[in-house]
Amino acid sequence: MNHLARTPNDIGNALRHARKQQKLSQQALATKSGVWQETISKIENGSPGTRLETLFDLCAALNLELNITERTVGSTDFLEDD
Amino acid sequence: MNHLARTPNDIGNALRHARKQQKLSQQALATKSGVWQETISKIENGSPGTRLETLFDLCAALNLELNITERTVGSTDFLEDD
DNA sequence: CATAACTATGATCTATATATCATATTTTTG
DNA sequence: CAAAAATATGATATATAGATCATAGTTATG
Repeated sequence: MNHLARTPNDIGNALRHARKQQKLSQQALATKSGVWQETISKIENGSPGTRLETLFDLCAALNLELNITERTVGSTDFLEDD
Repeated sequence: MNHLARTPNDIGNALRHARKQQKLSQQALATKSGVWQETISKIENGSPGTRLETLFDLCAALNLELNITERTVGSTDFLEDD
């Protein structure tokens, strides 16, 4: 699983995808992460002002991490380049 | 270049590293990205409240993107540099 | 080592994220 | 379909990010 993100919306999609894969409701994730369900809803819908701290709380609860790389060409899913 | 990030501090380090590699001053990056030099300073030093929007403005200016993946084991850097 | 370039700090102001509660809306499922 | 579960919305209050200006430290360099 690798989601490319260049916008808050991409982040929201990636988080929602991971959460569903782990069969957690927003409320269950809220409990795990300490972030409120209402806040998770907004973030999954692409809230641009989401704080890094909050994002990392969610990443930790979902066992995710970020990787910062040079931009690749192409689509939302991972693409290897030379 | 690939920086793993699990904390706002990791993000700050990755951004600073990329900026220096591109031989940009904070002021030059500020001009390119529309984010203020003072703000860039704070972010590079790990400001936890950094907004996603601001992060992505900087990523765009530095030609970076994020990849969201399952957590790996190991250290902050993997793969080569330069 | 002087000074120019760069980075950090600090203040004020406005905008907005998040906590929190309540509830509306949508989706799932028996 | 109806009930239940899940998600979204909306309000209020508090905290803080970022714009902005000024300047203090720090680092680089002729």
